Amino acid sequence: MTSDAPGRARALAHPDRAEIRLEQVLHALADPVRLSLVCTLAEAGEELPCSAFPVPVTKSTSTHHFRVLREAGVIHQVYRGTAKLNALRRADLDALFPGLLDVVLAARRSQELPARSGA
Amino acid sequence: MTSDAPGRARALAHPDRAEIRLEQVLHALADPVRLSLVCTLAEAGEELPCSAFPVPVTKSTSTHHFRVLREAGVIHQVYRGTAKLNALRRADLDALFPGLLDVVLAARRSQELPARSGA
DNA sequence: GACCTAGTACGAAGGGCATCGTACAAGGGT
DNA sequence: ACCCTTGTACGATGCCCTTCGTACTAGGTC
Repeated sequence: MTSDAPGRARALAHPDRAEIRLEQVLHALADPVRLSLVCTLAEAGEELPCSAFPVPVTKSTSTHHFRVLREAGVIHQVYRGTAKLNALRRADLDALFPGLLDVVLAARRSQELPARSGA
Repeated sequence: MTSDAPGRARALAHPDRAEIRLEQVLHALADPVRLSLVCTLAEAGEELPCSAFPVPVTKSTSTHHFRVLREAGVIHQVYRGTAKLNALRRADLDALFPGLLDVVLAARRSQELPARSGA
């Protein structure tokens, strides 16, 4: 075994709530691929493995985007067997930036569908 | 005279409300300098010339940031004599992404001041 | 043990972005 | 007319970021 903590899965570094920076979060959400990941995660309402996300990029690029989201404090990742489960850090984000996540998700949804009202 | 529209000030290109893209707005707000500009503008509550903003960069860099904000649809700029007046596009942003601006401004204000509650 | 699935690490390529300095344009004041 | 203030344009520089391919690790299944 290579780990020094037997019985425990490999650990991943996450920023503490107090370390989450607004600009980093905005930057994380400003990329179309990452915004899509966050949106999928929010709609699922539960933890999802990386393989469950429909992304238009390769696996290594996907890994990169997940790491950006994690290091910005947007998502929480934990190993579970061969998979890695991803969860939104809703409690932390809502505590730090009340309404931000909901507003961004709603805004994105309204832009996804053209839905012009003047038919 | 070099302009073909005598009596009118030089015109600046602004995106129409329908052309404003969420990701572009998020990207515009994700830069510390630009976020500071938007914050100053929001707190002033009125149009401000570029020279009224306390920025830690040179004039040319400042011009660049104002342009990014304008092209993203975050601010409106108009020439007024030798100055250029900047205004937040509140109505457009609130219509497209309700709450986004307020949430971001509030979030930034809460991070500016450490203001830990456990004094 | 052999194999498969899920994800990582690393390096490279390509593009974009923030920043600066300098030279310039536009408008107003004296 | 002259100059000052305000902002622009352009080129250069250096960094960061997205993307990929390939080789690899970790954990589970047969």
